[in-house]
Amino acid sequence: MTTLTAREMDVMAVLWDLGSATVAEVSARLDDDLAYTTVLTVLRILEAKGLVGHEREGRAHRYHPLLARQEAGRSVLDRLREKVYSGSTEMLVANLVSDERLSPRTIRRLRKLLDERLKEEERE
Amino acid sequence: MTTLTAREMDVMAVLWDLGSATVAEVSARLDDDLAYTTVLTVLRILEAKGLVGHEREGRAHRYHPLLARQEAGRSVLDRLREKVYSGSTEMLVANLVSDERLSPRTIRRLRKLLDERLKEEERE
DNA sequence: ATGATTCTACTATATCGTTAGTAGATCGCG
DNA sequence: CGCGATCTACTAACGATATAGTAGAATCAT
Repeated sequence: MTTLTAREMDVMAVLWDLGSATVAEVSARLDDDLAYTTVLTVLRILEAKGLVGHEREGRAHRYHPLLARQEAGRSVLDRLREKVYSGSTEMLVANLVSDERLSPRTIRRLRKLLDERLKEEERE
Repeated sequence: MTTLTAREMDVMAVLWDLGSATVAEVSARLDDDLAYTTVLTVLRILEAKGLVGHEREGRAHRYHPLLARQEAGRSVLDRLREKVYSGSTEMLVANLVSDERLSPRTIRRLRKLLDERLKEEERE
């Protein structure tokens, strides 16, 4: 299982957004102001877990994600559905869309997403 | 913030499903076979965090959730959207419905959910 | 070339999470 | 009543997480 800790997820988020990044770049993007070496340590832990890789870039290392957003998200969603929503995707989505901040436009787009998924289903 | 650890979530899941439970009842429902005292400890930690309460029931304590499913779920979803899906609800839902296991029936129900949400929106 | 800077590697440490044992209270039953 | 079972309270301890310091290599700038 791929379980990211809070801080690991912060760091992965930067790598996902940038595609790849050096320690300094990750550091600059993080909300919290951590010591340079702290960020480095987190990256090395992620590497030990096989979730990021790196290649040399001049004096520094450039890290890149080996774990995709989708995989990480899926594992959190699976667990969330199972434990928090008793296995019900509907309950999960209901909770998600009950968010007042969702604009009608977003809701319409989500609906379209489902429509497309249904069409795919029929085609098979 | 309400961040549940993995084990805390397991225990909360039981309380949410049963409404309330004693240590023995939680213990019996957990997937892993933990020592009685281990379960008790987790419940006491949850209580210290204000996430469960308890009342005396004979010799034992009956625990009940003070944190609702929805709140717990929301905080995980918020973080997930933010960190893993760059703030995009659409990307999150797309990933969720790309799950092959979703039946057309479920997808239709999800769509209905969104429709209802849209109607509500218009009524205001 | 040499001093300042930047970077990795290694080490350190406090706190948290996870698991469980022991002591002692309480209760039910014969 | 007294024994065994059950339960809570307290304590323990290990591993993981989170944070960061120090040493030393590499590099840049003058």
